[in-house]
Parts: sequence; structure tokens; C-alpha cells
Amino acid sequence: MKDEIDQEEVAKRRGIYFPAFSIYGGSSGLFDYGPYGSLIKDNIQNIWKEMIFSEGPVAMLDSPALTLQNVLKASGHYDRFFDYSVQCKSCNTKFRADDIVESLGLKVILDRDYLNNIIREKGIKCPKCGGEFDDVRIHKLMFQVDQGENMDPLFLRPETAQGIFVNFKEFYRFFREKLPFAVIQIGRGYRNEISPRRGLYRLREFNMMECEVFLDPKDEKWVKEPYDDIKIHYLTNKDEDLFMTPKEAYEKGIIKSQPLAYFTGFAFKFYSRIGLDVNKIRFRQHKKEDLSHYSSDTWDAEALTDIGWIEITGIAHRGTYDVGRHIEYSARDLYAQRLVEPHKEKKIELEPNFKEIKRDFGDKAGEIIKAINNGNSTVFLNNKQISLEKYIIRKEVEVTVDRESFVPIVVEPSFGLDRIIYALLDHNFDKREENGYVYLKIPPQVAPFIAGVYPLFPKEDLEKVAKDIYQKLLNDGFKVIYDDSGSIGKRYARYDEVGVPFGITVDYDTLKDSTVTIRFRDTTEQIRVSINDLTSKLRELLWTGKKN
RNA sequence: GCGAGUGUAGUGUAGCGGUAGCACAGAAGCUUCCCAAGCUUCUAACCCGGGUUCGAAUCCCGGCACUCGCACCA
Repeated sequence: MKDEIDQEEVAKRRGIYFPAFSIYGGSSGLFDYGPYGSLIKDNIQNIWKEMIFSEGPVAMLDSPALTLQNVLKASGHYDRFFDYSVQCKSCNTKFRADDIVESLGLKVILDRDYLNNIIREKGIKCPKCGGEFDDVRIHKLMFQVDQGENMDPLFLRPETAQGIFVNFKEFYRFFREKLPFAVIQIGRGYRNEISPRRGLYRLREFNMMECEVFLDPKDEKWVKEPYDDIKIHYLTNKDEDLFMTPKEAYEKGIIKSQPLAYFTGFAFKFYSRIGLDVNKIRFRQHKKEDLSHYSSDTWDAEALTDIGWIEITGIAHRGTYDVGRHIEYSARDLYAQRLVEPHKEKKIELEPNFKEIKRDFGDKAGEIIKAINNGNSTVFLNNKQISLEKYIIRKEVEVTVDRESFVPIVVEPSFGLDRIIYALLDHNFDKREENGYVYLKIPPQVAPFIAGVYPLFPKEDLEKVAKDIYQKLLNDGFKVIYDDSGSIGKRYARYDEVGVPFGITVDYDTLKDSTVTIRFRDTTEQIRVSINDLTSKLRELLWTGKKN
């Protein structure tokens, strides 16, 4: 974007996006997408969805934003629910309270009173200036929703991914128990950011398009090979700038995981299709010390904008963490299975000794049998602890084993829709050299309307034909807009600014020979086509965006 | 959350104790055979709440928002 174009000013003025609830003063980190912006957002989502469905076995989920506490305990988000901070009274530097305590080798308990006390007792001072600390403050990082007394609160999800992980078994069945497959979800996430700023960059409620790829750790491959027809800028954790295809990156071991390499290519193709300037896109590898504890490798797609390189997508190798944690916390069988060479294995089977149980327990026998089947070694009955050992018959049996269970690993490409829109506008707002007018050169498929229909002058005969054409194009399924106010130049300029790529103008020749002009947003050139050919021409332009 | 600064029509701004002016955008019309032209008319604002004052957009306090630093940041 040219420096002089203020994205937020145009976005606000033209109804692309603007601060939400502004008549009441607004609230930081919340934005509305207006009449043009919401259409652009919708188009981007649909392109993403359409593209990713064509990448292989992909299914979609739509899960609630309100999330059970236990889900977030399992995911680890709950432990990060509170951020404990202390501030130095003299130099105002702020620290994580738990970090300060930990750095002195003291035990950390995530409790406000505990942290407060230990800082007071041990007389911990600011490491920077030696000043005294303020009281420990708590910042909630997730939004909590109360259900009522005596009920656990719900939380607004900080990411859509957990909805997918908890449903792993559902999708495993859907794909008839074969890996790999991917599950996508487009939806909103919520994070109580400490200081949401810079417009769409950091929001409290944000849109994401997430994809969770489930893989067998022994066969960690997506169904398609990494692309070799695109060159991508990779910035490694050793600060090397490399330019190569995803295929090369994988083969040379720059990206060790095949699906990770594959999805950098997918992301790149997606950016290119929606109109991001791919020369301003790079994939930056997280440094070892920045990696989440469960991730072995993460590559963030970043876009260069007026506020610098911003993260627009995270592609993370999450290992077995997600499904593993839900197995642990829910005690459900969320394992996948793989076929192995059939072989015999010796196995001890436990069988209740029905005769003895019946003799000793009579009509309570049922409870004993149940306990044994549950694998218990003792049972509490008639106020007595009873050892079950003597009621169990152990049999050694040989079974044929032809499959084994494992926890699937996850590779997660997670696209931040709002940031993508920010970067898209940044890359595509441009000024005409001759007059300084702003136009938004986004691809026709992303544009809020494919075309505007305009009578050259607000004359009844021209208006009537223009309205007929407008209605015809609507009936043919195009998103078009009609405008007859002001001069023709004004209308062109008006829709250039929100990215409408084509202007269809009805003039006096139209009345004679049933042709109209199509005017191109990016070049301001015009061609003349017959009204009868408009539908096919627009359909063609929707894909090519070019004149011929 | 801290520090500093800033909030005036849709947007950009002027006014800084006497109840708001300009430009662009917007609406209606005239005019124009294609790029925000011109003319006429019109619509439209002092972020919110308190206080001081005869009188507050203007001074003071509190909130909210934005900008820049700091901090935070899967």
C-alpha cells in the first residue's frame, strides 16, 4: 500500500470495517465488517473452503463457541487462564509474577495470595532497578460466561481447534478409520487481549479458518506431495532467507514434516488466489525457545504491511499433544488404529470364577463379577474390603493381533481471517498516478460486487435499460450493484475504492444497438459488448479479470 | 495495565469561555455522450458523565476510544 493511504480511514468511510458499537463509544478490539467488508470476508472464506476441500480428504465442523471448562483444562488453556503480573513501583516495569518467583528458584503456585505473600516475605525487588513491587494483579485471558450458581462456568473458545479435537472419533469414523484426513472449521475465537490495538490486527473477537490434519506418526504424510510449482520465501530459525519450492524445502530437510511443507504451499496458493502480494509473504520458522512445549516445528506465514511483518497464519506441528490430552482428561478411547502384520501374541485373560463367587456371595455375586470385569483387585461390600484375587481365574491365551492403537499427531494450519483482510487491503489499495484517486485492486472473486451497472446520465430511457440489465444479472446469480447518482466519473471512483472490478455503462448507443461498455477498474479502459453476451463475459471475467 | 498525547458532521480539519466554520463525501435538481467537472438547494458534528461559571467544544475531574512508547502476546 502506498504510504499516503490510510487503510482505516478508507475502511471506515466506505463501510469496509469500523469500530463496533461506536455510538456508545465503542470497545477496543471489536470491529464491524460493513456492507462491503462483510462481502469481502465472505468471499475469502468461501475461496478458502473451496480450495481446501480440493486438497484431499477434508471434512467440516461447526462447533459451539461456548466451551466446557474441562475441555480447556485438557487443552491447557485453562492453566493460562490467569496471567499474574507485578509492577515495580519506581520504574513501572511490569513482570510476570510467576516468572519472578521462579527465577529465584522458589516454588511457584499459581495463586494470587501465594505469589503476593512470597514476594513480600522474601522481600523480592525489581530486578531492573531494585524498587519495590506493587500487589500482584490478575488478568483473565479467556472470557468466562456464568451459567448460574453451582454450575461450572463456560468459556468463549480461544480457538476453534478444540471443537475438532474432541470430535476426533466422530471424524475417524466418517473417514472410515483411515488416516490422514483433515477437519476444518471456520468461526470466531475470543481472547481477552491486554491491549487490543492496530485495528484488525489484534482483536478480542476474531475470525479464524482452522484446519487440523490428523496423521499416523509412523506414516506422517499428507495425501499429496508438496508443491513444486511455486517458490516461497522461507526464513529459518537460523535466520537464513531461503527461496525454494515446498518440495525442495521438504527434500532438503528445511521442513522436516511433509504435511507441514505441504501446507506452506497450500497457504501460499491461497494467498496468491485472493490477491495478496506474494512478494510480501514469507514463512518464518519459530525459534526453538519460542516453540510451544508440545510443538516440534512451527512456521508462521507473515505478510509485510505498513505496520511491519504480521503473522497471518500459523502452521504448527502439534505432535500427539491434542488428542493425547483429551484421551487423558476424558478417559475416552480416542485412539486411531493401524494394521500390522498379523501375529500371535500371548495374553493373560481374567475370568471370574462364577462358582466360587456364587457360593460366597449369593445374590451379591453380580457386583463382584462387575468389579472383576472392570479390572479391580478389591471391592467394598457389606462394610468389608474384599480381595478379589481368589475369585479370578487367569488364563493364558494366544490371540492373533492384526492392528495396534496409537495417538494421531496433528498438523495445524490456522488462518487468521481478520489479519488476512488487513494485509489484503494493505497490499491492494493503490493510487492513480494521474489524479491520486484510490482504488482497491483485489481479484474479482474477492470483490464485494462483480460489477456496477450505471446509466451514463440519469435519464429515464437510459435508467430503464440499466435497471433491466441489473435485474437480469441478479437473476443470473451475479453480485451486482446499481447506481445512477452523480456523474459517471464519480460513480466509477466510488466503486473503485471498494474494489468493484467492472463498471457496466448504458449509453445512447445502447439504445440503438444493445451494446454496453465494460470499464475496468485497474486500467480504466473500456470494451464494448452486446447485452446478450454480458453474462458469459462476466463469468469469464470473474475468473480471468482480464479484458480478452 | 502504566506513561505521554489526542477526541469537533460520513471523512479531513478551524475555533480554545459568549451556544460552531471550511473542504471533501452524501441527498434533491439543473447541466453534461464516459472518469470524484460546474451551478442551485439541502442534510449533517463539539466522545460520554459530572463539576466550576451568568454562560463550557473551550477550564477541572471521572469514564470510553484512538495514537505513540513500555509491558503482555499460540
